[in-house]
Amino acid sequence: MTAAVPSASNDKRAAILDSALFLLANRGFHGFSIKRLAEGAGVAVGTIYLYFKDREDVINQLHGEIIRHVAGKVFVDHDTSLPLDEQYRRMVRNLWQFCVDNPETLYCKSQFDNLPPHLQRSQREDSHQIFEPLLVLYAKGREAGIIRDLSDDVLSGLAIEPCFFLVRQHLRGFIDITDEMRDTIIAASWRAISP
Amino acid sequence: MTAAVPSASNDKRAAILDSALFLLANRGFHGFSIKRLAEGAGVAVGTIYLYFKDREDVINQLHGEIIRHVAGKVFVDHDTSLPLDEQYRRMVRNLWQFCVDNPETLYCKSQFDNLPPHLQRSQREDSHQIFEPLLVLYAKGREAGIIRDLSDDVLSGLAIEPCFFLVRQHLRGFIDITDEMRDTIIAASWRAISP
Amino acid sequence: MTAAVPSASNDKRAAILDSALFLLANRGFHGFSIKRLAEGAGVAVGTIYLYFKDREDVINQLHGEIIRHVAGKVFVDHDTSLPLDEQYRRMVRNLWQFCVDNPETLYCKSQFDNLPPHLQRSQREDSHQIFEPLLVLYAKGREAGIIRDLSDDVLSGLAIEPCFFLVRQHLRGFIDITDEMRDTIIAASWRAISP
Amino acid sequence: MTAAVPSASNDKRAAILDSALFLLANRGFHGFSIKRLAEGAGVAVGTIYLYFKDREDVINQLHGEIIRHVAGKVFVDHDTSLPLDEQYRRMVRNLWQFCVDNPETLYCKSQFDNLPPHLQRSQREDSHQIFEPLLVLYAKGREAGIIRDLSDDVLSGLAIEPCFFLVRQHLRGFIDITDEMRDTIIAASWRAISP
DNA sequence: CATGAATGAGCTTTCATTCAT
DNA sequence: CATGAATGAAAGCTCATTCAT
Repeated sequence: MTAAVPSASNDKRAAILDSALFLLANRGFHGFSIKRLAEGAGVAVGTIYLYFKDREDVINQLHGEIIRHVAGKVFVDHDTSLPLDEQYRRMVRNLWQFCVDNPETLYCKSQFDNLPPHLQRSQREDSHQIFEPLLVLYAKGREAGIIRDLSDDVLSGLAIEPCFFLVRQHLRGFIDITDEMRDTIIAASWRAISP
Repeated sequence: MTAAVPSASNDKRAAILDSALFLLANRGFHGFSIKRLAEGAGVAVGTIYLYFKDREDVINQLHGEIIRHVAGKVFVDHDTSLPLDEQYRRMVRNLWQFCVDNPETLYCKSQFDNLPPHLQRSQREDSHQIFEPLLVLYAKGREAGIIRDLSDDVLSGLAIEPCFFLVRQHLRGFIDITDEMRDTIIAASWRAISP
Repeated sequence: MTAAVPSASNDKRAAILDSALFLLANRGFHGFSIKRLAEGAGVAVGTIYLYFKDREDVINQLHGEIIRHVAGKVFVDHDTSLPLDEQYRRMVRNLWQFCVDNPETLYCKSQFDNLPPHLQRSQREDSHQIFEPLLVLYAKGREAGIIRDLSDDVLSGLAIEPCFFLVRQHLRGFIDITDEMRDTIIAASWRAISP
Repeated sequence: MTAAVPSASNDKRAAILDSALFLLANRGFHGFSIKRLAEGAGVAVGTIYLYFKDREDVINQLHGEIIRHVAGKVFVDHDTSLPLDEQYRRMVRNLWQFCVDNPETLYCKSQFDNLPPHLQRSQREDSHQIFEPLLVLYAKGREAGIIRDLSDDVLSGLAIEPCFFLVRQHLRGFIDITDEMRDTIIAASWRAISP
């Protein structure tokens, strides 16, 4: 996987972003302090500022990494020759698995998505580019009449968001979801956008 | 002391909670400072501590108020003699309308729901009690075979959460939802939990 | 002298400005830290920010106080009915005495006056207003032909600045100036601007 | 090691001192950071510490260079066979010209001269040695009765300092001084120390 | 010699909480 | 009950200095 040379530089930067992921997931924006960030990364406070402009920059770059990371996993076995519902099933199962494997990333994402309007980041464009295959799927589905004629955002709200929500509840231990239930849920989410 | 009359005391307490709602919705937990809270409520800083133990307590009590407020509106025209799908449609439309009428309450709720695990409040029990009519509906639906055999939480995740999510996106101006689309969405959310 | 009620508020503010004067005079801008400022004033760090917007504001207000303080002393026995050279002698002797009595104020002033161009404050206008009687004296002297026909600034540079410089050297212990020498110096400074 | 040849070593040292001059003149002690110093000199941060013990040492050595530089220019056409007032006129005109040609050096000097007592450098001895011809002139003048019987320091304070001050004001754009005015000012400064 | 990544003490500023009035 | 001046811990960030390369 990690093909590039893991230079010392990248090690520190990566350690800081790892620490940031952990911190944001577990303590939220409020608990995300530079001191804790440095401790978690095993570096001095000043070192943070060699790799990032300021606190804001750490958070922004973390957001970018998260988006790239998740997209890389979700479309790993994407195959446009399959039936649309099967494509959808694969994507969401990958997404689900990714969340289970990387709960901290999931928690971070929901922190970003629920920032108050004031602080909202310009994340939507990034997400759109990254999740393009899903948008293509929506378009084809609408054309073929097997997906309801609703906008991309509404479709995602009906289909993908419930999955995000339920994994989160699952990972938090609020509800228990077996593999079988997971498939039922994914099927249900597909049904929500079927005509 | 006197139970019935809304005393001056209660006025101050209510003013503080109102200010808290506004602040949390618009500035997030980060911008939620006692000084701003006092300013918004038109009281002195010290006064906050006469009605609440500390910052945390204000937030916790705000959460309770929100839950009670929303429940009061959602079940206002609840009628168990109607068909289940019609009962569901009424509830969700009320919920939708409530969110549109009280966007700040909605923003606050999503702030609470997405707190990192560390800070998570014991909100789930409250919610359960408050939304009891919805749970009853689920139970009847499962029994009658017109709602999938999934746990209450999963059903809510598939049906209610998408609605919350989409109103939020709508109110934030990310997507535009007409009244007609709203009904389509509510119908779709029902379909997601239909067998 | 101090007619106004010395309210508690003013006490703190005055204590902070006193501490600022001492600090700036003895440690310079570099040694002027908020922590030391608070220590010197006998207040907590946060208290500074109740009376001043920020570090910059403390320094600006200190500058204003200094200007007002010195002007108040220099023209205390100003009498336009006296001959110009006697008026001049009085002013400069008062100025000299003021510097001897308030060495820290003098040190501060020279810190302000020698800031690098980048940070220069808009102090010249203030000074002009405050030292108006001196400017009037210059004007009359030029008209009467007993002061050289040079601009106000040049006259001050030739006459007043040497006095400032020499008191400073004196107070620093670099040179020793007796009262008699002082009068000789003042006379010499008048001669520098005589035709 | 090798004394005569201006080795590469000396180049670096000179570059650092040049950068220091620029920095101190334009940003003051506050803006004088090692990082900026290195950038300006085109060397790495660590290199500074090969040529200087620490920040303080750079500043001290800069001070020495400045004194030497100015002295070298002031006495370039010094001629003890000329009348004393002509000797004086030459020196001060050279000094004036030097300041006009090297405003940054002038700004630096005034920074040094107005340091708070705490940080004062042992500069006075240096100055004395360097400006020896001026001191000789004072001595001869006092003996001949054409310069007032005041100490060297006082004479400099009355005669030289006003010139420094006025060039500084001129270079800062606060006042405009023509060549003719300059000569008038120099004449006035001589008159201040004439009996 | 020369580098610049790494350090951590120290800076300015904010803010939850207290308490004398 | 109500106030708001006062506090000091903790935040984000800078920078002189060191040292492995």
